[in-house]
Amino acid sequence: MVADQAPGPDELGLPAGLTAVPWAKIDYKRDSRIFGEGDPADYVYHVKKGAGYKLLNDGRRRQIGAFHLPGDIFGVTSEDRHRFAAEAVVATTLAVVKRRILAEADAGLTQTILGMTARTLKHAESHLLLLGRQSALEKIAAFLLEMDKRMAGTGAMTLPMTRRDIADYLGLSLETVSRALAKLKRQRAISFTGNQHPPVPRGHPLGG
Amino acid sequence: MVADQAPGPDELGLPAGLTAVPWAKIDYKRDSRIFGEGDPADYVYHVKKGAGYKLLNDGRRRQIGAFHLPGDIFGVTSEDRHRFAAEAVVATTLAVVKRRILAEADAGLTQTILGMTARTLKHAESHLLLLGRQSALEKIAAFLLEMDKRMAGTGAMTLPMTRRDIADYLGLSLETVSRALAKLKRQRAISFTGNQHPPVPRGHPLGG
DNA sequence: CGGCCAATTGACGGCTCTCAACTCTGGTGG
DNA sequence: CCACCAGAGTTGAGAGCCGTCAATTGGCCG
Repeated sequence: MVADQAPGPDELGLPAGLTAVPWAKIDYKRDSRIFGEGDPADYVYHVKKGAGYKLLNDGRRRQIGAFHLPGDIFGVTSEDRHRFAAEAVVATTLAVVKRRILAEADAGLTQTILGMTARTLKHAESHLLLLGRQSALEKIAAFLLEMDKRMAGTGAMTLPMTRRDIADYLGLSLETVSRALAKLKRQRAISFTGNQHPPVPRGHPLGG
Repeated sequence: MVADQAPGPDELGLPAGLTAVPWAKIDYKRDSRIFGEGDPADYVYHVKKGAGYKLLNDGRRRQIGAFHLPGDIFGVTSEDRHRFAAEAVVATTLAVVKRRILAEADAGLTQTILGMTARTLKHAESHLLLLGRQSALEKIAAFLLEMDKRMAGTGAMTLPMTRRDIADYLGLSLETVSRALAKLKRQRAISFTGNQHPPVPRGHPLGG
């Protein structure tokens, strides 16, 4: 990984108190580990480019808890070690800062952490609903809508993650993900463009 | 519901700062609502007897996010309204206090709220893993172990909730819950006693 | 070109849901 | 007191969704 001093992230709505500190830019290759389960939670991360995911691990099966997209902050916790691992979905650039530095710069850090934890909890709770009570097709549809909303909201987007990642996020097999996407495509709810490797869903997912 | 001044809950590990305030005891009948989705989050609740659950609702299907057992505190949020409803599983006694009173008594309230939110998040994340990647039998086994651990840890317990509640917590149908329990019983991993209405699993669930 | 990986697609089986019948307990009212 | 009903639970039959196994395609890279 390539470290590099930078003035700090500019745009992308950082909470107050997080903008006044010097962030370092770090590049991660696809599939590389950002931090592991049990690692000291000394840093806070801000996605500038690419995407990462949070891996809930029970040792046997992969379960992705969340995707981190450009603009997202992750790695924030009230404990001193990470409970879960984070990895880069694709080549990713993160802005990184020491948590201790933040603590010095942000008098209301506890408040800031609480806000982020609450937001994470909110996402986890809506994901519970998805995992527990939705069919494969509904999961895929909800996933596309979530990504569309978070990435641009324009109705066209490039999904950085593989089918396997999507499957592990939604609690499905990768084949089922593929079939569900094919079905939506047949129904003209979505369409793909491009001959790149990770196919690119485009058009308004589900017409809504 | 019957309200009644009380000196405040004693035992059951309340976080510091929550013990010095006057709690009111309130009784709830089975199936009654404690608070609804969107209600002002003016109170914090502490389970003294009985059990409640948190209902994640997408309008179509029931998904229970958590069970609140004696000793648990719930209703804590960093927002000003509840995102989800809470109901009484059985006849339940709660200790209740105004959040505003707490704020006056607990200088480090934000820290306290953060701790509880973090704990809730932890539970939600492990539940994600359960919902996404486990078979019906594994879900039931995990559920019994969780309840055993939280209720007494003695290997014998009385489950206050119905099969339907368990099903809605685990993302299963109530018939599947019933069948999975029957299977564990046949395998002598658990046994039932009692002729009460809600049958009572007893013995070490899954042998450990 | 050949190997590799992501993705797609088909075949098949099984787990779980749905529908349904039945039991048991408790409560209510004649 | 007992008949009746309602609700919780159990169990069976059948269907369907989804997971697993497998073969194939296509792009990328050494």
